[in-house]
Amino acid sequence: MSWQETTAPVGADGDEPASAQPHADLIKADILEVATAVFAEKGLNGARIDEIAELMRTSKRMIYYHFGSKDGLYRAVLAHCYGRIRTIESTLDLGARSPLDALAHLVRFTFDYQLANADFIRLVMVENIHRAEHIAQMPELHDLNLRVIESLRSLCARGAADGTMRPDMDPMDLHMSISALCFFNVSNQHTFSAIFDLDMVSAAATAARRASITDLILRSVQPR
Amino acid sequence: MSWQETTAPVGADGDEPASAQPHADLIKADILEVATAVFAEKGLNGARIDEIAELMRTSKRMIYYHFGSKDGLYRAVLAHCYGRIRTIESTLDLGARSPLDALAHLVRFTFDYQLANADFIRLVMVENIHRAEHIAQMPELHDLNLRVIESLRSLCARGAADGTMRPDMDPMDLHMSISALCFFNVSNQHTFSAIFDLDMVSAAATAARRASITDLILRSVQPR
Amino acid sequence: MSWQETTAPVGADGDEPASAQPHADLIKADILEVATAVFAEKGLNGARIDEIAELMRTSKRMIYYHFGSKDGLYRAVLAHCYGRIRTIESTLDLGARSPLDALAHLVRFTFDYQLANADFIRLVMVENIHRAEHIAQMPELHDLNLRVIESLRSLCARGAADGTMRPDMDPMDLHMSISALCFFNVSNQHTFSAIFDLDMVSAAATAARRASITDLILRSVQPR
Amino acid sequence: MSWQETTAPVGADGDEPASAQPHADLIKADILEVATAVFAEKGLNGARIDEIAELMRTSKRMIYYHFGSKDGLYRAVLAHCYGRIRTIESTLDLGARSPLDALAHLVRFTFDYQLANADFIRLVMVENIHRAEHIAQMPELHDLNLRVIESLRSLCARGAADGTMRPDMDPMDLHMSISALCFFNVSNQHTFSAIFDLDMVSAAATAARRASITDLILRSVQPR
DNA sequence: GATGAATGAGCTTTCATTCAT
DNA sequence: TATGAATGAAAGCTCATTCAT
Repeated sequence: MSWQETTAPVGADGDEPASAQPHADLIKADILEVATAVFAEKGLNGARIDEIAELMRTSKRMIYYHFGSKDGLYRAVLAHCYGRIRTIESTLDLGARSPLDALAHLVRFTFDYQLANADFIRLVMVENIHRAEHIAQMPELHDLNLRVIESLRSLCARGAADGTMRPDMDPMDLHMSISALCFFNVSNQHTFSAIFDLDMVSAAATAARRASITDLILRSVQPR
Repeated sequence: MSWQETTAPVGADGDEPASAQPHADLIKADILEVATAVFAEKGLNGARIDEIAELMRTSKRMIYYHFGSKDGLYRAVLAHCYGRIRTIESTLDLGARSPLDALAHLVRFTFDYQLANADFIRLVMVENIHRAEHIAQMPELHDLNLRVIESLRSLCARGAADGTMRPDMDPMDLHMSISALCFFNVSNQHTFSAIFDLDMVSAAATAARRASITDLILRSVQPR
Repeated sequence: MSWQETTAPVGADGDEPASAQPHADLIKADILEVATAVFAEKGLNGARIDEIAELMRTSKRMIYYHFGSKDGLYRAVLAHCYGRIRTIESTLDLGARSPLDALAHLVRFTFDYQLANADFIRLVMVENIHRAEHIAQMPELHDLNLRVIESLRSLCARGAADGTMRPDMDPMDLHMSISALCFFNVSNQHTFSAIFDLDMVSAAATAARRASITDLILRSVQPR
Repeated sequence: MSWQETTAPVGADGDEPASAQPHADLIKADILEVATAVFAEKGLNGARIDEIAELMRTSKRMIYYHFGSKDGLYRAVLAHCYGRIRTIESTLDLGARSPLDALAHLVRFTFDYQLANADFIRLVMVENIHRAEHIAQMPELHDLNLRVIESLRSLCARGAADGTMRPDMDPMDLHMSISALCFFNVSNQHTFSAIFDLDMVSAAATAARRASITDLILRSVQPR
């Protein structure tokens, strides 16, 4: 934990002010990209620092110079991925649509984003296998994810106000349902496909499931 | 794959006829129990053969004698866990209840079972990280899981017939929704708890989520 | 500190009952012997596990199997060396001689033993550079070294009683003086030789110094 | 030995004429001060160039610029420390006192100086672990330390002449005894304290030991 | 002079697996 | 059957040193 006895920077844990060394930042970004793929593919234990280094121009030593340890690199990868989804999520302008429309939009966006970013999904799975012990030490992620809850809260309020939604919706519960349905579609596709001899990733299957989930969520929020 | 250079049994891939050595079977069962816990706790790469051996009276040599390799042991663990859920699931007598009642019963059972068997959930996560490459080589699991689909199909048919359910339900899609909602509750509890500073395992939270999921599913199958 | 997650024995920290595996004990003894020489020669940081392994038939891996870590091996070496001097020291029968005679005998023995066991002296130097942090965790050494103090105490009492020694001698202080004079002769021979262009290890120089130290100590305990 | 591939000074091996760059000298002095502490604390192998650089404003590059290598820095540290004790020792005006008084004064000074300069003592220990191979290559230290022998020789001569000291004293032998007793008090305090559960550095213990050593030496030089 | 980035060689340690008894 | 001992390959990590600016 206290390996910071070297001269090295080993930052990248939080948001640093725009660094003065653009080259180093590029290399760090490259390492992060490759590491994301490898950690997502093999997990934390299965990933090899050697493999990550071999996949780029940088030597293994540089990974330790910039990230301090395998765990440090893994944490940086987590922070980067969580940060990216936040940035993108904030571009959704849910307030501009009617409550039900906005909700459908959010569900479809979540579905599409998670399907397109299987690496992120897999990293979250890996982190759950490790009982979230790394994320628990990254407090910068806390408020980051409260934003979506706030969005849902105001959405529910608007829906309750105009009568298009039930008045007793719990935004966190709703978020959980959306997340569960979209997440599972990616996270468990391999065992599902293997056991049911099914193709969950075909365009047709994907479109059908997307519609089904959207319908499921919309039904759940509407008054009877 | 051709590690069978020992003189020993190394079966356990399928269902052998009741072994003539009850002692050996007990040992295998013990190993399996411990290995399940360790693989679920640490994943395939994180699990250590040494640790598994240490947690029992049996030596490491016995693991190799009975299961051939770490992967062989892991496959046996998977087979054992999937087999157990099949056995239990078949005790549900869904046909004795009205369609909606049966469905609610199935959802609650699934929720409770997965919550109570986090080890199994974690193993499925681990297997998905490994892209289900081990399960894909275990054909005995194929038909095993088709049973629940058949149950759902007849349940949907009964519901459609008596008008309590929409006539266009896809049993596989329904199964996916139920699984997703119940699975996620266990699989992602650590990241969710860490990020939202939330207690997902308290009795209150669990009961609420259980009711919410049941309601969600029931609404989704009923005609408007 | 808690690396004991392997199957391995990793004992040798204390006095185990005579082990049932004579072969393994022989190998451990061999490792200990080689490691003693290397740690004494290069210090804890300068010693290389690779070098120790190469100096014998055993592989590097076996060192970890038997001793757990580099530090564990180092501690075992310390315990072994301290244990050996105890065993030998206890063979001195100081009670059978007159006080002054016994004291001279003890001084000459200490001088000879330390000169003949430069490895031990160097290990003590190494341990002092490390501020005795390893020895501090080896409580079994405590009472072990109190024996020589007890010997000196009774010797001083006898000498005070028969008038051959001053009545105000402090055994611990006396032990310190003897140790200092004998230890320094080995510990600092290299810098002394280099700076004064002197040969401290020739038979003549050694004999003279031995006599000088003995005289110094005897003078210090006698009444004026 | 032939690392002088830089374009830089890399002197510091001897006494250079007063440098024209006072700033550079200050930096060198700073480096030396920090390096002394680190080498004394961790030994040659345990010391890290990174750590030394971190403890100052100066970067690692400066260490190599001024001292060429880790070994070069270590040699400079040794030279600096030995040089300092020479300077101070020469301020003792032993000739102004009676022989026994002067000797007592020298003993007490040596005891106090070594106690107050544990860093120096530790460096000498480190150098002895390395068999004085670095000091052996620093000829400037040779005559430096002959001075104290000369002082002792004339002191002994004076004592022999006025009958207060034995006529057969060997100054080198006497120096060795004084050094041994004072050095050991610092060098072995950690193992001694650990093994005998003793506090060797308390003011009381220190004062007692100081008196005891002085008495020991004075007794040894006086005629019976 | 001064600094951050880079590096290669080598270090300690780990782990699935097999052997001897 | 059962166990302690053994192993090779490879993993994570470190460190003195140098380069580019």
